[in-house]
Amino acid sequence: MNSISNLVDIYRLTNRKITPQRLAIFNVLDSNTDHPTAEEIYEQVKSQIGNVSLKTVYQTLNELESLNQIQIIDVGTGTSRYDPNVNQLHHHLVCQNCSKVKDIELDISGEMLKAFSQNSGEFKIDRVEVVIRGLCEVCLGKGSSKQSEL
Amino acid sequence: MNSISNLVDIYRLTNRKITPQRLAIFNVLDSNTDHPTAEEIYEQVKSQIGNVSLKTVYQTLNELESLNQIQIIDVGTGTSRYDPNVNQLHHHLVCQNCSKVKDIELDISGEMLKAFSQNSGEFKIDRVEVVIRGLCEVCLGKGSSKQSEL
DNA sequence: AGCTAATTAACAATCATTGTTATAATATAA
DNA sequence: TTATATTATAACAATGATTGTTAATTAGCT
Repeated sequence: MNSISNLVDIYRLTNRKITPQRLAIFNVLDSNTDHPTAEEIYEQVKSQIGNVSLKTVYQTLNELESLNQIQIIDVGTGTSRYDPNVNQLHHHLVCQNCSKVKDIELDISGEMLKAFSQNSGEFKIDRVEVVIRGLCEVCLGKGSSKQSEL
Repeated sequence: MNSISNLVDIYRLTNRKITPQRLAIFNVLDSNTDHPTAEEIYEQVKSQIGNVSLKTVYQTLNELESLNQIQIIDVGTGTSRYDPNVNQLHHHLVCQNCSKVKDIELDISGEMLKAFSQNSGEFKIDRVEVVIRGLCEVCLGKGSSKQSEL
């Protein structure tokens, strides 16, 4: 995602208005590595500016995605997560216990893409996404009991 | 997934009853490589035995998953898909145009898992899932216009 | 300051999936 | 082969995430 002031420029240039809601959402996403859900972003925005509607959050997030400023990721936890890291190619580690998502940089070109194209038949590859499931550091330390705090 | 007669045995052994609905669902899944949705399975079962409820289909599919007979996959198309291929390690090709899913066998042990564990920090890896997005053979032939027939 | 288009909030609506419960059907034993 | 216990089914309603609708508000320009 671009810097907030760049986002403001982009919004102005595309005839969009800079509202307190949008600024607060930009702020929550800025340098965020937590892969928050819309609900989580909503809560943080609310604590910043008092009132927003969840609809506005969804709208702005979809907007940011279509402007290629964030990535909407669905790792099968039932809720979309929003990732401002779009400049750097990366993949995701998903904790099977707490559902937290972390970025992981993997070079999947060379060797691996060769293997892919050998087996992909007539399929034209656009993008390769790797999801690694397991237990994160925190949950490893705590045994295997269900817990879900951030 | 085991053969239908094996499934029947497993069901009997676990105090489950063999109903026409369940048999029809087994039948639809048997050797199925289409990664159908619950809705699609429901339609096929209905054409076989006349009446089922969608709830029954979901129930049986969840049951089959907990018996390790099928795999529930979520490739971010908004709906779960059901894959009877569980014996053979594989990954998925997802068409960005028609959402069809195909299996692809990839050996991601050796080289690749080494790279993974180098970068995964304290994360304990359980499973690696690769989703390859792009255009399938059919959609490649038809240009890029939206279409969704099977 | 005033105008206009864009934005927001407060709903209702949707889609996939699961919960509830009364009825029906299977398996088993007499 | 029929009675009985138990499981399964169907027909709902309910849920959770996300999107549609619309009237009221606000940002940005003049």
